[in-house]
Amino acid sequence: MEYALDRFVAAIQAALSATDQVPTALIDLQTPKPNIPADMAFPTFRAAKELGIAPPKLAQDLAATLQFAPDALVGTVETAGPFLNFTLHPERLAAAVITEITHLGDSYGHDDQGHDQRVVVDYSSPNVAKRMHVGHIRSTIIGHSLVNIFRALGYQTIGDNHLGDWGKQFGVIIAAIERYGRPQAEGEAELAQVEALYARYNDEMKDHPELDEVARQRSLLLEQGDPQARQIWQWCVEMTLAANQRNYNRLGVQFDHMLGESFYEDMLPGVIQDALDAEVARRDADGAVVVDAMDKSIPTFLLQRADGATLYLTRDLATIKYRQATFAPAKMAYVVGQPQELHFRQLFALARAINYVPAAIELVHVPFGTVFDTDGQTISTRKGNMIFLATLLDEATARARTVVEEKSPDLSDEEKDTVAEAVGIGAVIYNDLYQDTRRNITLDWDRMLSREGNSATYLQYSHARCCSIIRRAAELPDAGQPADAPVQYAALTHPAEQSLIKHLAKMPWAVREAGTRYAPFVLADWCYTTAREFGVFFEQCPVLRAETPELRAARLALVAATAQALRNGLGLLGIKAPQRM
RNA sequence: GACCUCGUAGCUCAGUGGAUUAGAGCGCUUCCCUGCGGAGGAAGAGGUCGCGCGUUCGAAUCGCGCCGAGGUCGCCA
Repeated sequence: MEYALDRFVAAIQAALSATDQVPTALIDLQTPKPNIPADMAFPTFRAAKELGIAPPKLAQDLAATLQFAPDALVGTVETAGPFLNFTLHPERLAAAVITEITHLGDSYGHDDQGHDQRVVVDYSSPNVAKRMHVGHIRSTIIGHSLVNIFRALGYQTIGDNHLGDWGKQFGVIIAAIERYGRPQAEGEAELAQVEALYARYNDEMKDHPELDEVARQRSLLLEQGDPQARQIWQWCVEMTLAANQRNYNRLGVQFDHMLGESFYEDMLPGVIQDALDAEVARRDADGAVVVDAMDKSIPTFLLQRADGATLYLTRDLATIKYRQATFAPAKMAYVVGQPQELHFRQLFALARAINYVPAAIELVHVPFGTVFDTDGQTISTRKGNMIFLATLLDEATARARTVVEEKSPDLSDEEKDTVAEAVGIGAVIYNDLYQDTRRNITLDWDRMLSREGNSATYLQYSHARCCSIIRRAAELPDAGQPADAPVQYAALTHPAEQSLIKHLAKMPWAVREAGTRYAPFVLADWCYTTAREFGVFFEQCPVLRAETPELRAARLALVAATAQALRNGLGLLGIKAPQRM
C-alpha cells in the first residue's frame, strides 16, 4: 500500500535523486521533532561529509535545484543550516488523506506488506483445570492485538492457544476427582471447584503418603491411554475451554488453533533424537540429554531428564518443528512473560542449530512484564491477592456501568449494558496495551479504570463525540450544500484542522511500526494523540455552525474520517468504539 | 558470579545518535459552560534524562565501567 505520506516521502527522495548532487544511498530522510516547522527533513551531515562539501552549502545547493511535480504533496522546501526541510502541501494533503480514509473505510491503515506470508502468534496459553488470572490476561490481550495488527498488515495470521493440558498435575486431578467426585457447577465456578479439589488432595497427601502413589499411578495411566483416566482428563479440558470461552468472547478473542502440550507428546522422542543426531545435544552419564552452552548468554540446559521424562523445552521444540512443517510461516511470535526470556533464547538457538527453521524466519519472544499489586507484591493464590480474569472483567464492567448510569441516563438499559461492557473491557485491555509491554505493571483499579487523559474511555469518548456530530448533521436541514457536491478540502486551513489531518495521515505508519516492533503501544499512542488532536479541533472549529456550508461539509468529512480512523485503531487494539456512551 | 530487562518531572510513561524551550497523562495552581457531548479544552509550576569516562562536528539516545530495581541460570512449567 502506498499512502499519502508514502507518496510524500517518495516524491522527496525522487526529487533529491534527480538533482544528481547526492547519491541515493546517502538520502536519509527523517521526521523532525515537533518544534521544527517541517514535516520531513534531510539532515545533510553524512552526505556532505562523503561529498566533501559543507553541510549548509549542500542543503542550499539542493534547495536551489529541487523540482517537484505540480500536484506533488510537497508544499515548501527550505534550508535551516545543514537541514533541508520539507512541508506537506496543506490542501492537497487534506484531500488525499480524507479521501483515502473515506474510500478505504474499515481497512484504512491496513497494508499488503505481509502478502503471501504467514505469521504464527502463540498467546494466552492458560492451564487446563485452572482459572485464568492476571498473567494470562496480559498474554491474551497483547497477543490478540498483535494478531489483529499482523492481519491488518496483510499477513495470514495464525493464532494458536498453546494450552497447558499435560503434565504430572493431571495425576493428582484425576485421583482427586475419583476420590471426591466431579464438581457440580458451571463455568468459572466449576473450574474453581476443581482447583479446590486439587488443593484438597495435595493437603491430604501430606498425611497419607499412599495418595501420592495413587496420583503417580493415574499420571502413568493417562500417559498410557487408559480409558478412564483419559476420560476424566478430556472432561477437564472441555470444561476449562468452555469456561475460558466466556472470557474470550467478552474480549473478542478467537483462536485458529488450540493445540495444547498434549498434542505434541508423540513427537518428543523424535525431536530428542534430532538434537542428538545433529550433535548439538549429548547424553550424559546419568542418561539425561544435555545441550551444552552455545554462548555466554545461552547456558547449558536439558532436553530430557535422567529418568527419561521430557521437559517444557522439549515440548516447545516439538511445537516449533510442527509449526514450521505445517504453516511454513515467515514469523513465529510467542507472547509469554519476561521471566521466560532465557528459555526462549535457548529454545530458538536450539531450533536453529537443528535446522528446524531457516535463518530467514523470525523467531520472536514478545516478553511482557510482571503484574504487581499496590504493595509491590507479585500476584499469587498463596498471598491471597489473586485476581481472576472473569472477576476482573466483571468488576471493570460494573464500575463502568455506574458511570454510564450517571453520565448517560437517557440511554436504554440495554444500551447502558452494551456501553458499560465496551468501556469496562476497553479499560482492562488498554491497561495492558498503552505502554511498552516489557514494563512491569501495578494492578491499580483506579488507574486502570481512569476515564481521563490517556485512557481507553477518553478514546472511546472522543469517537462518540465524532459520531454525535455526524448524527446531528444528518438531522439538521440541508444548509444549502447539495449532498453530492464535491467537498472543498481546501477550506481546511485552520491549524487545528491541519494538525489533525497530518496526524490521521500517520496511522498507516503507526500500524507498520507496531508490527515491526511487536509493540501495540505504538498504535495505542497514535490513538491517544488522535483523540487529543480531535479535542483541540473540537474546541476551536465549530462544525455544524461553521461559517459557510462548504466549510461545514469539509469539517464534517474530517470528523467522519477521524471517527473512522480512530475506530480502526481501537479495533486493532481489540477495543470497541460505541457510537454513543 | 554470569546473563536478560529496566533506570527520563512528585507518580505512571513516550522519546533511543541530530537542529535556541527533552514530550504526554495523573496529581498540584489558575482559567473556559447563553456554543457540535465538561467522560472536554486552555495556561502555569515541576526535569543536572541514575553516576562517571569515552566515541562524534553533535549523546537522554552509541561504547565501556560503576550504582540501583526486577528477573533468570541442566533434571518445574
